[in-house]
Amino acid sequence: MPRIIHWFRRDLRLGDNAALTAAAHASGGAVLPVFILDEAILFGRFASPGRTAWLLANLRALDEALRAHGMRLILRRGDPLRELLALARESGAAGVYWNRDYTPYAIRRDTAVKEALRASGLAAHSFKDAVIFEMNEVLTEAGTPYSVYTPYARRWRQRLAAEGCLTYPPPQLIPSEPWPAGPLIPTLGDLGLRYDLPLPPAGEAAARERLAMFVDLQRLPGIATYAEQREYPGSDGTSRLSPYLRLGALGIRTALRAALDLETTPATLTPQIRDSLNRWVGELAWRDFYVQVLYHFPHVLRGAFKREYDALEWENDPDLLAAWQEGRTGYPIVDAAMRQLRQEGWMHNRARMIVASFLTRDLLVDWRQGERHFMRLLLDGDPAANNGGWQWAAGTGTDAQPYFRIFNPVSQGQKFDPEGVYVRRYVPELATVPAKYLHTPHLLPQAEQIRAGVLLGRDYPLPIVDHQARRARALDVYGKVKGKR
DNA sequence: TTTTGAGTTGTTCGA
DNA sequence: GTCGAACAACTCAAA
Repeated sequence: MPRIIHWFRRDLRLGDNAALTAAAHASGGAVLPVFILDEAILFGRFASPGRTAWLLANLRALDEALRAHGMRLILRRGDPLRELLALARESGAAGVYWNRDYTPYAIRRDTAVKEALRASGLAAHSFKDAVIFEMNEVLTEAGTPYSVYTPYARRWRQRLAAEGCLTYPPPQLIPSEPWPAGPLIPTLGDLGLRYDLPLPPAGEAAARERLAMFVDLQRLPGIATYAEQREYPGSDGTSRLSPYLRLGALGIRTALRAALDLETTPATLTPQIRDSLNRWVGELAWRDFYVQVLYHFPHVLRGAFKREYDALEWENDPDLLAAWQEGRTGYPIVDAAMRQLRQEGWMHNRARMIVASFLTRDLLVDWRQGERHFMRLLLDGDPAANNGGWQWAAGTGTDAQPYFRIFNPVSQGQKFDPEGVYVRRYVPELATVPAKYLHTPHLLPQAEQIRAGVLLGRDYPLPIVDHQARRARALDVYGKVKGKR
């Protein structure tokens, strides 16, 4: 049987991989696994040294996993089309298989690749793998794409109930002769990049381990308490799977399957657990939702989903933006979150909402500045989800109720970090401040400042803006574009 | 075609 | 301290 090239992109795993499974079937296991380092991804608009480091770590893990099958990952650098054609010619492969990606850039690239391969007499097949349901699988009665989450999710669940969610068993791969070895996976330094922060354990095995830990009903916090604990940034109450899902070290079907399996073991199902499972599955639906929004409304990468909001009069004060980025706004929950992002390449979801509201409403900085900053630093940074989240927070997105959503950074802190666990962890200069003042350190009396060893304005900044005043200003600015079309 | 119900995650105010 | 209502109107999706 002829060899088939499997083109790895954001599906860096062997198990539950749609295109790889198909390639193994079509080739009798004689798959040539290839990854192509594309300059556009390394240095393009949303490039990120951290995410590149994370990519390289996961490529190394994938190469390790392939060695167990007597294979190696073939690594090429350059233009995907040229590299694939060259590799097919050198290897005598009959075709190329890959899993679909849905950003405008990826669609353009893949369409060109598919046409060129077929013009050269090669097979070219793409597969659904990165989402549960893709672009046109969840549509309204009228056949149009959804732009509101709740009805989308209802239909998504209907379809899931009807179709179920099957994972692919590990494919049978047979070691081909040691051809072609290709260059080793480069280090970050080889690419002229630098990233000094620790990364999570990379690879499919680590991803499955993290999933297993999360869905263990005995382990708390975990999926059993997800609905409640997910709200507290100081708690490890979320799955922390996003960096793995980003590169496909974990497959989305595998993740969903794990939750669905728990639903079908009723012996342990309490209302709390059922609620938590629903909630978490709902988050996976959100992920599909935003992929689908970006596919059908690609203009969101340039401007507001609701175009009238392109007229918002941002102030874009560079000093305020810098203070936000560096975590010195004088609002402890905001600063803790922004420092977590810088230190870990990850931020808790509740915190993402708080800092996004603060940037767009309190500071009146264009949400695209926040979007870019997040893409630069987040290991899980994904164009669709990140854009959707920012537009939601900025009130320019698919959600209908932007006016109700100016977060008060003090009450958010008091509500979701009451003891200050999160703030104390990431803003150590406030570690000794009593809980009562932790989210309002500027109200700390002089005597208590001395007792706590923190002088406000010196050791920790005073608030850079007055929330009440800025809230009023934001309502004003947003009011100007309201209803304009 | 028209009508109807609903819209992730909030805040503030006044009783 | 707690609770319900107002916030402003609009668009979406389905019946």
